[in-house]
Amino acid sequence: MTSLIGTKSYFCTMYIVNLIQKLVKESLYELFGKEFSEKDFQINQVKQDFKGDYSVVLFALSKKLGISPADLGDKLAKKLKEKGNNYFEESEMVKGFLNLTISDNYWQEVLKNSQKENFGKSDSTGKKIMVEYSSPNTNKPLHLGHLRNIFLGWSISEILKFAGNEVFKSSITNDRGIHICKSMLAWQKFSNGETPETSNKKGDHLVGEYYVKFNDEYKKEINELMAAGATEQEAEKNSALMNEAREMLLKWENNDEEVKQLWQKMNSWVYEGFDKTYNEIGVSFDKKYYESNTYLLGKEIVKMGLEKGVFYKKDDGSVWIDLTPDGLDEKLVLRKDGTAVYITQDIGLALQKYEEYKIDSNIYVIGDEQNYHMKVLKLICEKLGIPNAENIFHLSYGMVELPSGKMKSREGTVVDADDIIKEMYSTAAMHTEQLGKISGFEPEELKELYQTLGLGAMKFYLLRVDPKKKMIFNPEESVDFHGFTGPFIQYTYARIKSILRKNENIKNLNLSGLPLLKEEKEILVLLEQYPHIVITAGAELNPSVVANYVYNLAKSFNSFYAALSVLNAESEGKKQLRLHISVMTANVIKSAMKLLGIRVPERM
RNA sequence: GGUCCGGUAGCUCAGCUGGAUAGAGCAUCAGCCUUCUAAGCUGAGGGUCAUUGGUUCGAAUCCAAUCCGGAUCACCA
Repeated sequence: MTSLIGTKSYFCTMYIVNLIQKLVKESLYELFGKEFSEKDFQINQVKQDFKGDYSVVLFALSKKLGISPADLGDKLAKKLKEKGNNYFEESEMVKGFLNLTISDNYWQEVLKNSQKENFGKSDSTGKKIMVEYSSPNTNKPLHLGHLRNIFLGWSISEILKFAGNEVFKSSITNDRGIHICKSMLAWQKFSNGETPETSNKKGDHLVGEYYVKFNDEYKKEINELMAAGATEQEAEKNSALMNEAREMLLKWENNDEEVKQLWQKMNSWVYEGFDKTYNEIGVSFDKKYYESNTYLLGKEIVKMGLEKGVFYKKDDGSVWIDLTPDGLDEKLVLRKDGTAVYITQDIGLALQKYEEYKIDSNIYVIGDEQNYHMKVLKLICEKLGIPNAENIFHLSYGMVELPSGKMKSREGTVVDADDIIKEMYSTAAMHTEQLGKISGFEPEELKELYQTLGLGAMKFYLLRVDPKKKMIFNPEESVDFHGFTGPFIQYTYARIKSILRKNENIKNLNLSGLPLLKEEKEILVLLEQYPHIVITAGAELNPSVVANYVYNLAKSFNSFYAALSVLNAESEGKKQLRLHISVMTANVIKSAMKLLGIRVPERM
């Protein structure tokens, strides 16, 4: 598992599991005079149908101590009760499990202590972390795959912030290279000077069209050449179009004025388009890096690495690193003509990030097809002695596929980001209108609601799955607003707010001593886990931990809501208790959803 | 071929630092709106946790082998 600097400790104050661990260790020492660590025994949540909240699993301990589980459980239970500050109300041995019932008193204290703002936020770790995500090319618009990347990057940044770190969000834009020249060339040849203004098209889409156009024309030319008798290889080599693109790249590298101007113009269209999309989905960056600035970086470092003996030079002048002792291959870091390759600039940028921000940790949100590359990058940075290189982490995520298979631009099956966003909005509008809940909404409010719901549905859909797994994007399923979805959780929040609007005089909680009902306690148990959940999600670089958690919380609240009345509770004490549970649930839902980059509506 | 990742209900996914009877959602079926928003709740059916061995008091979880799917092993980025 990733152990991330600054979040390596799973210990939370006010977390009953930590408390149980501590008390069990102390008890064991007092009973048997032996030191144990929390790894020697497990604390589990008690399963449904059993009595109790958390259990101590005794098998391993009983073996080590040479005592029967029953005997051990008996002694431990007594000791825990004695030390437990009245937190342990009851305990029961079932097979090898010591099931502890935590007193209602504790759960009500949780409620009291968690009323403060920012419940779940960790104290500052003093660590600085950079998260790099969304690394688009400037030759086509963003698609569904980018969205998974962007949402993951945004969410993990927010999670790490909440876990007490200072976080810098960054992106690297691939704004140079042959693929960029392709769209430039096609525009030059076929556009008649079309611009986003004259065509009324979004800049990134316009440029993307010319990238496609290039490939179409290129294919046509290849086919013609082959029809005239050329082999495929010859055709590719002799393609006038491709040669022109290569020429353009050379001109670009030689700072040809005209090419640079065209490049700047078209890239600015693309950035305008990207910014619109970023803005729409509510993400931003603290720092944007551009490959046109970084692609020459790293050469100096290669020199240094040569002197240090980290790299070696082959006869032809190319520079390599031998990673076979680490189980990898030999890897080129500088071409024989002295130009940088992909990894050269990445090394350079890694150092630059450190120098600019003095980061303790450097996280890259990149698809899993680059697992090998990232492994190599980290190793090289470590060998070069770039500070904190051991804290380079790759948040690797699987590809987004469609039920019909992979998205292929050639077959036109790529799901465009802007399209899918729009579709989500109209789905949200459709559902809302069908349910007839729009009375009393101003048009502006409605628009905002549809955006909140549509984006909520999409973000949740993409974030609820473990990042490292590839995922299937099922268009039908993604517009479903029932069950394990963003809108389900948003709806739960809106329901709570509706109750709270009807009752604004919430009194200070009086620890009433009234016995907690099953539905009440279930929520409190979940709420108590929130700080720990955030830390776990951060340490594992996995926002789906938060998504699953907040879904379970919402589900529990809905059961509670159906079974018990808040405003017409059986007593004033119960009413106040439930109001407090409701407030806190709403707070945690809002907070957790924010960590996922999702807003919650007051009404829906 | 080497390395890495995945395979859990019809579908999409949790659970994987070993623990009790493997959980959700969707879909199917049966109930629940004169009481705080039914985008909700309650219940039913649905499983060879890819296969086979091993470790263990105990394996979906750890190990090994095999099968299936994917990624990667560029003087591309």
